[in-house]
Amino acid sequence: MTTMTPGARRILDVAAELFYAHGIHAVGVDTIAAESGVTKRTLYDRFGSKDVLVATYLRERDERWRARVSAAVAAESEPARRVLAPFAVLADWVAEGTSRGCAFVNAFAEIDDPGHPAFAVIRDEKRWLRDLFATELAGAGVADAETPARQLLVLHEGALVTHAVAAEPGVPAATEAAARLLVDAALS
Amino acid sequence: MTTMTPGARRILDVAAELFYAHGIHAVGVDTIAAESGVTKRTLYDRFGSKDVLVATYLRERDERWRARVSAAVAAESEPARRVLAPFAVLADWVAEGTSRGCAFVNAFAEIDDPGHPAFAVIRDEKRWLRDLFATELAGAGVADAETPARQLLVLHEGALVTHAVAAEPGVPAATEAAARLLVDAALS
DNA sequence: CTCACACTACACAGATCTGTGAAGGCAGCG
DNA sequence: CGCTGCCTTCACAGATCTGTGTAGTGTGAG
Repeated sequence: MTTMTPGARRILDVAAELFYAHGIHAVGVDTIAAESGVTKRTLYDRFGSKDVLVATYLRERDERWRARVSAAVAAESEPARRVLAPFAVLADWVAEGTSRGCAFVNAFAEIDDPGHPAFAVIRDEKRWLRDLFATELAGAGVADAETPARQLLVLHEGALVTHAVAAEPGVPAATEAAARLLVDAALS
Repeated sequence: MTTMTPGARRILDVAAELFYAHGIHAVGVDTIAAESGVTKRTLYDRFGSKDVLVATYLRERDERWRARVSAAVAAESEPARRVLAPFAVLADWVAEGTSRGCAFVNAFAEIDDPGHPAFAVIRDEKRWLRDLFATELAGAGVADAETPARQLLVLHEGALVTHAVAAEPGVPAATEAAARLLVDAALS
């Protein structure tokens, strides 16, 4: 998947946009193919099935998100700021504009089969972030980082969902403040 | 909608279960009708369209949830415990078993049209909880309850999502602890 | 007895869904 | 030149989707 044919690249970009905007079941392969300027045959030659296309869409999104968060964490040196870096990324991201919530949560809502190729991708995305919180909390000197790491994950997921669903302004700011509070409490 | 024919009642019960378990788009009206022991004609005679059925499903779920939370709040007298009551309900609910996350968030993931009859139901469900937090915080003596109310809403939504998607144990407990912390901070 | 109502039976419309089969064009590369 | 890889065209299969039209059965209330 490192190299991708031009057609496959366009298909994946279009699929990513449509899946996120309208949901997975609501977008058919015919639409994706047409919008990509590609025949349906090409889509199936490249990806094999819609399920695989969905999984690939989520995997790529996951990779980009991890890269962005990792970079933000690495850019900070003070331990407490490193822990909170994902919340800064989140705030920047929702400020960029059209947020329809978390793509992984949304996909989870539409996938009931644990055997679906996207299922593990979704679960692992969350666990990665929880582990990142745990690592950074430990690095900041927190002895038992498990509970605070979970709390930060909960806060992070909640912020994305609430911002989108409740169309509530000020969620990112309130969330960052809450995260700071939880980190301070864990440090003392 | 207060009174409902026996057929309609069965249809709505079946639809609620299937929509929550498999997603809205994944469940067809034929399946719902068959599973309810009812013809498709009856379904359309009672509800008019699938969209209305979906909205009705969410509205009823909303009503039941509000009743349950309201009762839990009313059962507490100490202000701080009243604020935290929704988190106790949430913990009880996920302990009951099969949680596939928040039905409203899941529905939101599948509905892109703001004109959909279920759209307002979803948004209002979240705002109701935020307002409940704000009211109870004010009752506990918090001057500016807006930000802490948002924080508690974020925490609440995050707990539901994280428990289901990350299949993370201990989320309800960690969330309750976090909520207590945020309330204490708001009170001081 | 009559009328409204809940519901059944069943066919059908028209669209859309995922996925496949067969044949061929075209470019780059050995 | 011949091969491989990317892609097109087009037809088609078979299922499933939401929604409707028509006709008729059974029941309880006035």
